[in-house]
Amino acid sequence: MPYAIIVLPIAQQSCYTYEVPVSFQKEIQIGQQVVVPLGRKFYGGIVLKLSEDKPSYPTKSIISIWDKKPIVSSEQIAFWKWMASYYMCALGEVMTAALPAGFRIESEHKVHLTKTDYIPDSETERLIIDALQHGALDLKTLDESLGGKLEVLKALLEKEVVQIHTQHNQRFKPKEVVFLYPRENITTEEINKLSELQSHVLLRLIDLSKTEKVSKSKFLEEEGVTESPIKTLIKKEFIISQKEKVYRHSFKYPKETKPLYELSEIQQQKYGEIKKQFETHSTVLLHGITSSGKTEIYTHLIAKELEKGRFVLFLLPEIALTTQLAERLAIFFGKQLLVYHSKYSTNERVEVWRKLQAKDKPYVVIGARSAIFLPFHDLGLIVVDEEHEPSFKQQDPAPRYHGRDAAIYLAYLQNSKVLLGSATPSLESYFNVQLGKYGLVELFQRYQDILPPEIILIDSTEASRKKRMKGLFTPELIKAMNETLENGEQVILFQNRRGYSYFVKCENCDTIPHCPNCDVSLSLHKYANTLDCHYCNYSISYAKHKCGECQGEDFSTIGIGTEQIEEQTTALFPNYLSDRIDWDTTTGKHSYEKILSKFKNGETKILIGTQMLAKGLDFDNVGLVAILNADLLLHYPDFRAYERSFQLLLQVSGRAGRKKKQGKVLIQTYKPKHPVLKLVKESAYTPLYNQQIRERNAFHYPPVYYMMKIKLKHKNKQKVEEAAYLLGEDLKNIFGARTYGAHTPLVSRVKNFYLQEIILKIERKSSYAKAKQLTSEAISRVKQTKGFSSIHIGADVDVF
DNA sequence: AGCACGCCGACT
DNA sequence: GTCGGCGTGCTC
Ligand SMILES: [Zn+2]
Ligand SMILES: [Zn+2]
Repeated sequence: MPYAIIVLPIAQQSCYTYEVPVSFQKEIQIGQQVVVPLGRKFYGGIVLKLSEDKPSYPTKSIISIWDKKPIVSSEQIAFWKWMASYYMCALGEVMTAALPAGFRIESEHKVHLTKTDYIPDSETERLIIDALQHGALDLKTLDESLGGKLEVLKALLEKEVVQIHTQHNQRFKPKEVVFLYPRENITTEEINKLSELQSHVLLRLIDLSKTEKVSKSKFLEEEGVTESPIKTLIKKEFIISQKEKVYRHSFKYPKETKPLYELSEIQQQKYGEIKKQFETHSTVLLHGITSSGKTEIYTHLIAKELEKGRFVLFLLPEIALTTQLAERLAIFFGKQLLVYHSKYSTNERVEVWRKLQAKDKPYVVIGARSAIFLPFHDLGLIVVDEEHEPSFKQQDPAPRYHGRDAAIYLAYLQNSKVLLGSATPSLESYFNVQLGKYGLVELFQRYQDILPPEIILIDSTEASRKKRMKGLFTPELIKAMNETLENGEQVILFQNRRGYSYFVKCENCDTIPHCPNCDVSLSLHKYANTLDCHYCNYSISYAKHKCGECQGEDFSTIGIGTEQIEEQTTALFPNYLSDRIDWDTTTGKHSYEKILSKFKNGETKILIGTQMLAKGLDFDNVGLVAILNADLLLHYPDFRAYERSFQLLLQVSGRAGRKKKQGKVLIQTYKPKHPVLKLVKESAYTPLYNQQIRERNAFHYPPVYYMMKIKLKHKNKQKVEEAAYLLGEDLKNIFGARTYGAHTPLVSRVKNFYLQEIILKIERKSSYAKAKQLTSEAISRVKQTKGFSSIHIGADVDVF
């Protein structure tokens, strides 16, 4: 076929058609990565379709086929297309999100000196030629050092004094390891003729080679020998040294695998129910309380699929959780288990991708949401654990997809089953159960006689009025903590706010320092002694800060974050070691694991943290979990605040479940009669669901209604407001009262961009796809309006 | 997304 | 008069 339609990794709605040179026509295939020119740049694009038809416009030619083997399958292309249309973004944006960065092709332009006898015309020419004497230079670097005087370079090009060579490179670099092999049929006589050291080294190598491939570097290190005897042995042809490409794996696999643990009677029964539900539903929700042993059930289901030769994908909401689970499952699945997420090195991600394409054996992949883009070809099961977690939804760069929902579509394409797991299901999933779309299996019995924690609500009002609070600690909490700690048990303190305080205030004039780039107050971080913006990376020294209004140097802190809780804890419990786990303490590569293992082995007695503590962590000596201020969650300005509070509080409480002894959960609040807190105390999911669904229905919120948000942003406040108004009116003409806004969001400016938003709430009985299409058309009308072309307009479908 | 082109204000 | 800002439009 002489023409190819190609998607490029750019945020552009349309794809491009290129001519396929005759020499490539035999080998070109859908899914291959090819190098193509666009404007004056080069990109690596994916072949979507081949065609006989000559387009009406002139075409450029494909420059090269990067890999003969396609890097994506036609099923993946179908998945990408669905995502672009469902989440209202460009196919190129999906491509960027889907492909590991290591596949990306980057072009560099090198300037070479071709004439050595040229006499420069000007000072600039002389400078360029001097610079090129020592070898070719990158065009960009040369351009930067010239300060935009490209004219001179162009003149030199025309005079053929210099030439530009364009080279395309891929970021992925295979890892190469030197392996040592003993030559075959070495006789004892030959060995006896060698020096003592050489014969020792050789015998050791022969021995080791019987069971494994021996890498040179590892051999040198483990045997404590130097290179010289090996060099001699290679020269004497006793050892063959060979460089080979290998897969990297930073994940430490266990030496041996074990058979699966047997399921308990109840687990066995639930396993059967899930299987049964799969006969009639492709998606099943497993509503199982904390410590009910959901993971064991997953493990058996995974093993079953692998036995059948089918692949399994296990999705988790947080990268930090993948390692924990992988360690647990690798005991059973060994090297059939792979880990994949965006914090993995680009090289390793490419290798996981290639391993799946090799199709040599079925794998179970544990990953965060980006793992849905892997080249699966025979997926049997997708497990989405902690399915209620909002972090499954991608936030900023498009595609703003929901990992769980995208996984369900992927399963549909692959003819696979999906198992959603949660102790506190999302209203979305439970709603789908009610509609009969998903199957439901309930597991309310605790595993191995673990007792459910006792949940106690504490009214902070009284202690506060009587001035008996010590910071955020009520006397009841302090008493309970003392008892627990004296018992040799551990304590978890939960406060969903990082930093030292919410903000600071000038003691003299009450002015609150704000971020110069965003419309938010700065948060105090006492440990780093800085005032930070949580929306951009603005950070200033707290010690040196003077009030912008009155130059005052003294500030008081307002609101209490995890850092201050840690300070108060140390003051109240000086004899017990405490630690903190939040966004600020987990930026390092293994910091998260380190903090957790210190707590697990009992080194730390008190662990303070944000919602990071809520997700799937198991501790066995936690006697007390305390939520310092539940009101902070309940008053969060979001329609999901009550649902989220319920989930978070129950998840955090779940950390207090232990064998034999009942754990305790204290919830401090100024509103002990709050209906949600009452339901948390009783762990009553269904009443919460019913009550919330009524509310969502009354106010036209998901899951009863579809909802999407159109976000507008621009550097100019007036401009973005005008555009948003125009779009709002346009949408009102189409959707009437289903349109809400345009309005200014709570945080009206981020990174110097002014923001506006419009919400659309659509009835489930109407076509969501049609609504999106009409919205897209309205957006393009606004973009075509004079003066508004530079306004960024993006859609967030199924907002979180 | 990048990149060039072109139109307007403000400085050597 | 030119430099550089940004708004606009185009890329197969
Ligand atoms: Zn002041
Ligand atoms: Zn900021």
